Amino acid sequence: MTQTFSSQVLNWFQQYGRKHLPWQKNVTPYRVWVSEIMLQQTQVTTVIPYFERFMATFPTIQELASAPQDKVLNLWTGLGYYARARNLHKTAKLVCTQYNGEFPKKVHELEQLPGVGRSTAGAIRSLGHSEYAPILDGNVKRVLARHFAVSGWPGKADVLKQLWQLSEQLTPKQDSGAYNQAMMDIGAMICTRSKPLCEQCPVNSTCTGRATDTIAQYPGKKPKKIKPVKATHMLLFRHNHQFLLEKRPQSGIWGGLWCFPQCDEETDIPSLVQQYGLTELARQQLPPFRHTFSHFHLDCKPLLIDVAPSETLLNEAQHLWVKADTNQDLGFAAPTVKLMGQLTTK
DNA sequence: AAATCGGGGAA
DNA sequence: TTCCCAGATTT
Repeated sequence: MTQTFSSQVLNWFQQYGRKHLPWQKNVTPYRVWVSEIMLQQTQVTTVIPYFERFMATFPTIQELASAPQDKVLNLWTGLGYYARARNLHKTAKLVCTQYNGEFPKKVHELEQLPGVGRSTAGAIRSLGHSEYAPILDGNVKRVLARHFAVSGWPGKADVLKQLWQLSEQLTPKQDSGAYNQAMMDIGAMICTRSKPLCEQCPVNSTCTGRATDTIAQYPGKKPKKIKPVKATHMLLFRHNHQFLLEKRPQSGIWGGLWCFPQCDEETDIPSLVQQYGLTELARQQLPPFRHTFSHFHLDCKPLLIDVAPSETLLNEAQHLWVKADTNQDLGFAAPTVKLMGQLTTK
């Protein structure tokens, strides 16, 4: 008699699954939630040090909720997708004020929290509360699409619906947390994007993709489009070994992070210098580089400009003079960190 | 150079 | 409902 899909998966997990990840110790909905948000965008090995630092700084959701946003973004620096850090902070405050610091158990309530969709809600419920809930993260999507030969890109509503349906019907009512963890492990360790290790897969005997040798077709790929190229000048205003940073607006690229002032055209610089109440003394070009986002390339041309500041100061809430090796509780984008690194070694 | 990841928000 | 947006890493 052959076993069910879920029992094969659960048996495999007992032997081979990952059980010692940092968020699998002292399991709480709070720790599961933070790890899930980080794991939405980044692989396990990268997340681990970020998670450890985050938990050391904010052991409880109350401490996260009462922290300044700059400090939260600082701990997120380098992870990318900073809207997730901002949503994380919002949700922490909301859970403290609306739910007395305890995550709700119902999926539909969890889904109302900023940054929490159906899959993350399912993960918090099943892993954090040990209650039944299916999930559908990128790993589970890949395993299911291959196993059941679900064609089409999962970004399409109908494809996503089929995958959710499969996840719902396969997830066992008992031990759904262990099952979900196992499916993510299988996706990450065996049913990998390229070169999957099918011989080691606990459900290889029923896998349609494998039987028809079509695994590479699943899941369907996102239709690709050409990325436009944008250009910007990054202005590194220097005075007394300090540099001028400004805080970006909350929405859009690098929202809430501290960056060097930017402008499109080099000819814009004199008026900017004036706006900031500065006097330009000398100018030097630094090596240009390309930073790529999901939907465009940004060609960055850094200029190191020595200046003398005047008495009239800038908007204090949005501007700051810092040393390049500053370690304040502020969030920076990757190119800012990169440039500041160059400045300290000069 | 290309693929990737879950969710928010605009269209 | 359907697109478009957001970043850094891995392949």
